[in-house]
Amino acid sequence: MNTRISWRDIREELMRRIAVRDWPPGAEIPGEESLAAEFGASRATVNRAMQDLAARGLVERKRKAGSRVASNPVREARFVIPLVRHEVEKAGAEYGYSLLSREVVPPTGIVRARLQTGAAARFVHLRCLHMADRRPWQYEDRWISLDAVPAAASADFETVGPNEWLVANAPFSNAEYAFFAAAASEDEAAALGLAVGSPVFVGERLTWLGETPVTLVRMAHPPSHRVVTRL
Amino acid sequence: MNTRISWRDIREELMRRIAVRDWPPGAEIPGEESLAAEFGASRATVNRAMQDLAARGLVERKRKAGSRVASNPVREARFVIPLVRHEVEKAGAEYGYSLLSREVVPPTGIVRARLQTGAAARFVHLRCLHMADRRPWQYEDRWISLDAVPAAASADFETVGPNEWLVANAPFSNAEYAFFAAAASEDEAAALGLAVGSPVFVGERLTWLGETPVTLVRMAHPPSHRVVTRL
DNA sequence: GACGCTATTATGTATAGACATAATAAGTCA
DNA sequence: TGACTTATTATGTCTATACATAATAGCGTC
Repeated sequence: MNTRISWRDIREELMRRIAVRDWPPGAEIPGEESLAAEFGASRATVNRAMQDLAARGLVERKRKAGSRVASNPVREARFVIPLVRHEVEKAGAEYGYSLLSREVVPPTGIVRARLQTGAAARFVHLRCLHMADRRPWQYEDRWISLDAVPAAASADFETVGPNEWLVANAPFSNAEYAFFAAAASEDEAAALGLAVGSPVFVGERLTWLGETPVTLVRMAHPPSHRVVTRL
Repeated sequence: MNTRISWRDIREELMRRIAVRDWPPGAEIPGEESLAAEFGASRATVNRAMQDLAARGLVERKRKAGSRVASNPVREARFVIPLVRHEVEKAGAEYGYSLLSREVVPPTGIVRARLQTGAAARFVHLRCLHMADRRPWQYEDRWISLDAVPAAASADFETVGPNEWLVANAPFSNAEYAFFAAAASEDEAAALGLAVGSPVFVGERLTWLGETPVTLVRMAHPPSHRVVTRL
């Protein structure tokens, strides 16, 4: 009823002022106390809004010194990294999956280097193709450590992709994600129906459980693929 | 002194339990009240931690129903989008900048389509090269609307890149950022010292002030460029 | 059993008060 | 002057309380 002002409302208003340069980059922002008075809210509420802005990198806060608009505002973008299947379905297409190969082997030199592991480790190496409306969407080249995920030895990955299988079966504590452009390798080109050397968009993900490497995956998309976000 | 438990501590512990599958995907998480009792904190503190996890997409919360670990960890990654100059300097290289061309023209068809603007509008069209240790780092193709940013007509962009100039001079209210791979155009190939058609990593950014388009930029990097984040 | 109302419950959020902490300013002494 | 100490101040954070809201469960009626 007497709908009190929410910290989200305050955040929106503060963001607006920053966006339209009421408070230009580097400018000092009034203290929480005075903002609280202005908005008719408590300091805690203003604080919640300011913390959110700080987390987004829009403002910089220092005790005693006060808050100011980040000199280089919006330096953080957030991208969602969905499961391939969801991504395809969200695009309104029919999802298709097929396993191209599966073998248990020691890691190659590149894999050892990326995951900081020895040659003695054993990995499941998978090559898969994800499709949208029967057209190639993503070529997945994945390595799963049997030390970290013994159950992967008995999974066949014929119907469920390694991504989804791992989500449900393999814990991890930290991960690294990278995007880059590359020239399609022979495998990638063949799977995606492109010419060798043509541009592909690659997402590479590494995960660990503590110090133990869990999985390394290289996901190649045809160049039409875009990763988009709104700020 | 009597250092009380912080919501960040609680968040870390909850994240750990999720990561190691104490609470596997889809599992129900104890209510705030009981977590508060377990951690010896107030419900507000637990709530702050849970809200953070929800914002990260790690847990799903519903009133009455309670909280559960997200079944599809739609983990969102946060990437920093720094100024080119800072990016280069952070890589330990010497930053270099040069303006390749500058002209005031009506927008091309592609620009009009992307920015939803008419052919009558006037834009500053800039082509720039950013270098790291004298080697090409990024080729920037930028359009700035003179309707939104009249001051751009009198800026020469000879010494300061449009990116930095705009940050200090042009307000905007919303923006769209996209990453994708593309084949190098003739201009891009020439500027970056690559063969035409070789893969480039492209960042495209569009910004508006309200409904008014402000700027459109296409930033092409050589394929060695990686955008990395840790989750 | 189908429907609709009500009670219950977990989360969502605001508030006031308290104390902690970091950074700065002001003051003090050699 | 320079080094040290103290006061001040803005943010950081927790607590306890209150009420709002959404979703569910349970109940009663026909």
